Amino acid sequence: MPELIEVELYRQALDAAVGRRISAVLTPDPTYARNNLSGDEVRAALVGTTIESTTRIGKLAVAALDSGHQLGLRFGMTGRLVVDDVAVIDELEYSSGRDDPSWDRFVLHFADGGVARINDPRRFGSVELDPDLTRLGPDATLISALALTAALQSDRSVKAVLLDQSRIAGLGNLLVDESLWRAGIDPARSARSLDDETVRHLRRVIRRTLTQLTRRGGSHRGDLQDERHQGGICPSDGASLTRRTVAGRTTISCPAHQR
DNA sequence: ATTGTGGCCTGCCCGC
DNA sequence: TGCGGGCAGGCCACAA
Repeated sequence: MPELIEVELYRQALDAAVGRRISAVLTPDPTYARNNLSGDEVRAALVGTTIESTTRIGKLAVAALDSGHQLGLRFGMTGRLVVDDVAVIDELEYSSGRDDPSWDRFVLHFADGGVARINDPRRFGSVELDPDLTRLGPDATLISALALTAALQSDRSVKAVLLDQSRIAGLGNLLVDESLWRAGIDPARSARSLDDETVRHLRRVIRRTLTQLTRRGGSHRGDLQDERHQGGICPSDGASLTRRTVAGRTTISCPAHQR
């Protein structure tokens, strides 16, 4: 997916749908709705309602409907949101730049003739009615030092904790690797072992990284990105980067300056 | 309870 | 040029 940065762009795109009435819902992929909701049930809940506002928590985009219900949108690893045929993001890393209609998994038609759709080749995204927001930790853009310290009280690796959406919402594999690389922290290090000063530093780095990569245009625009391959070199000190699996994910880090 | 692992899906890229 | 293997920005169910 899209990580927090891309989902925020999707949310902004969805803002174009605010005030517009949903006239039809297409669910070409019957498994795309969570909780075993059928296409008929999704349609019944959405058709005739109007989107009143949008929010985002972590990687979840939420549309509030005038019915009082909420529609949650998740984009998995390859999902894109296209509103009125405007794709805010043309290409996702590790996904195709194509916009094949057969990859449309969920389509909202508006009474004014516009369309909002999720195009997702790999089908890891989903839509959900009234998602349980309490299962998400604080959004990474807003997290306080206190909350980050609390989140890191774990014997797991710092990377596993940062990826855990119930502790901190919004960071994915690329953003976590980039942030830990910038902060000089070994991803495999125990989360609990970070002292207060390191946690404060990490928080600043995460927020700065999010701001900066947003300006650059996406989670894949990190300084580490071009070296995420076999034989990659640390852009900071020239050391050979380490490639391994941490927290079940491919992890790139610098053995020289990440401790 | 907490934590790690496998699996879900499909497209793309690299090397033979 | 064609083909197969490996890989992928996420998240859930499941087992220990």
